[in-house]
Amino acid sequence: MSNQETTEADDPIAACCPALTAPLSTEQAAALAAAFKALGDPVRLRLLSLIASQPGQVCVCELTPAFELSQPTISHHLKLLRQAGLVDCERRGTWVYYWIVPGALERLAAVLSPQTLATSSR
Amino acid sequence: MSNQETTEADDPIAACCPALTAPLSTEQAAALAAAFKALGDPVRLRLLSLIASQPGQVCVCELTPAFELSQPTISHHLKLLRQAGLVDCERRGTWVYYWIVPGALERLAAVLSPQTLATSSR
DNA sequence: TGCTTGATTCGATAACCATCAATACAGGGC
DNA sequence: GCCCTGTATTGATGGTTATCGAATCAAGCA
Repeated sequence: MSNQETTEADDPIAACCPALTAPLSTEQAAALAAAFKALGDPVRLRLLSLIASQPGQVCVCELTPAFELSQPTISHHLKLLRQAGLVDCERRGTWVYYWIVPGALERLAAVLSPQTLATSSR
Repeated sequence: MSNQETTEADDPIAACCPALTAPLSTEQAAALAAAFKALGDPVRLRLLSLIASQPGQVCVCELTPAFELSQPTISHHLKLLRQAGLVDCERRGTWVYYWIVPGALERLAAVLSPQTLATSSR
């Protein structure tokens, strides 16, 4: 659980960045589906939103009280977001800080709407 | 099952288009999560990809043979994509044609990466 | 009207998953 | 070393979902 632990081999998105307008292979579809599935839960979306709306990093101790769920549940959801390559975290003493993996959301967005990304890169 | 049946009241995305960088309400998160959950299955992603990669509309009879799944399973997945507001369909005689709902994927992409959309609109 | 083809829906089933309490792990202070 | 706080993991549980075969619906044709 450090900055080095999320490598491209672990990031299911960075390994491939196809567009939906090109036919997906079974492997590409599985990798992308895993990322979207991570977003397919309201709690995880709200966690992601809370993390994304703060500049820099957010401590778990700030995230957990925002939900009427148990601490293990929040931890479990954060783990799924990590495994999906959308967030990363670092422990500093007792506290654990989370942040959005740079470019992860943009890459997913580009899959859904490749023309939009192509336009912005000009 | 016609062009008129997918209205904004039925489309879970069009009703709201927040950005992840703004804190999501419980309702917004539920609506968005439903759309992402529809994408969170490899079969549905590949179906969406096949539909998106064809200009115009695609007949179910072309989609089903591309998978090693039963026809009811493909039909079930297409229904989930319809309910998520990502595709729509129309029956013409025996055949049923599907297409991507215009703007649906772009709106989802904008949730993930609002700066990208803002740039392309300039 | 009866039969055929294509597509959707239904119901059962096994696999998957969100949630919790309990437990384990990580770190800090005395 | 002991105790405390914070966080992650474990295992059980009830709810959800992908898949299939059967049934139903929709349309076309003789």
